[in-house]
Amino acid sequence: MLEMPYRNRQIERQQATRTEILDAAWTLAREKGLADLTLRDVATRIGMRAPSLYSYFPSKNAIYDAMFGQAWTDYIAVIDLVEPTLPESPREAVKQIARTFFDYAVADLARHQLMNQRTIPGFVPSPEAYAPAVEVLERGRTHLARFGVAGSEEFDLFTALIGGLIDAQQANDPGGDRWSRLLDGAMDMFANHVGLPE
Amino acid sequence: MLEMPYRNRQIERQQATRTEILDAAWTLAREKGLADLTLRDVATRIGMRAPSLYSYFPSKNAIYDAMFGQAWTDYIAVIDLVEPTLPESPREAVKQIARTFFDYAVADLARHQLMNQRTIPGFVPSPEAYAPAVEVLERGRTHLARFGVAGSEEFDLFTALIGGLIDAQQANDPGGDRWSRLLDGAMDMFANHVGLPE
DNA sequence: GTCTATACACCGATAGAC
DNA sequence: GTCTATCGGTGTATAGAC
Repeated sequence: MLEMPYRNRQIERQQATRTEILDAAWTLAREKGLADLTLRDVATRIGMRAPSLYSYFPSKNAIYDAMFGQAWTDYIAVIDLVEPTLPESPREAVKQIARTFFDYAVADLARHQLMNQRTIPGFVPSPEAYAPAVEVLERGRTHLARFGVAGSEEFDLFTALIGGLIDAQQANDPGGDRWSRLLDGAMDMFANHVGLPE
Repeated sequence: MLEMPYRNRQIERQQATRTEILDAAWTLAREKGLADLTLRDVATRIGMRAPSLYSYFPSKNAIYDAMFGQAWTDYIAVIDLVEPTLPESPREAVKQIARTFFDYAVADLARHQLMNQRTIPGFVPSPEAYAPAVEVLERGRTHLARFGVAGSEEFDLFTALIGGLIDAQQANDPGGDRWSRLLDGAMDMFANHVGLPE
């Protein structure tokens, strides 16, 4: 039986290049728009030709897929930071959960489009890339259940409400705060609706 | 001075062909997806070659633009039908306004993407095509003001709430009713929030 | 194993003949 | 007004150089 080396430099190198590709893709997506990303641009930025990318990703959509997973995984890291600081008041905690997600979405248009919209024709996230998104949802659902918001319908309304405010903000007042200012009031409305204490 | 003819058969023919092109575009958009529309397909469907379309529309986005205007103009016709039947109760009227828009959006995915989402990279509706969309908004704003919901913030929340439910329905349960079932309850929540009578 | 050159099929758009 | 031909662009497949 072959002895396994403690490190596999081959795989490490491969992973490093994958990361380099994704970093270049994020930069270009923010510069020129998510949909205007081209493999030739990504490759040129890291000193390669377009076909070389196929040694690291099987398709352009696979790059989008990895970026999708990255974005949601990064958000889990944000949650991990925020969760210990959640207020004890259910109502205030709900506001902070909503605010955290809202701000993360609004802070990066390209990332928001990839995470929450279907702006790339034909792109459908793979189950693996979607897993962290599911975890985010589940953790939100658990928090609300802890506050007594146990119904799945209430949680569906919660997500739709936040998503609607985010989309309106990004579409109609990008960079502004016309809908951002409404978030806390909307959460109070929701809290009253589901009977959270004042 | 030249005498104007009562009819201009040239322009009438041109208009008829434009309509033919748009009809073919709608059919193909519903069949193969809005973003997967190609000029070659549209042209073939009406017995033309792709470059001939440029005699009627200056670009592919101009076709999307005309479709955008059509969709919103058609919705105005829907409003005109519904408005005389609005309940006297403000709360019930708000529900019906929301339900009408929700159902119109959910009934046709391609149309909804064009009207309410930015799913076509680089497409921005022209002011002329956007005009009927503005009229729809203004008429909604007028209705709500008539019910005592005069604040622009309240109306912004109203639109974001409906839009959020529509997007959630289309994205996560297309063809189903998981979020559609929540619409009336959401409107009661909103009505309580803005103080509409029971 | 990595990367490249080449090529293919398709796209929106343009030029010019008829 | 409609065509053919073509341009520059895209994502992607493949063969082969190193």
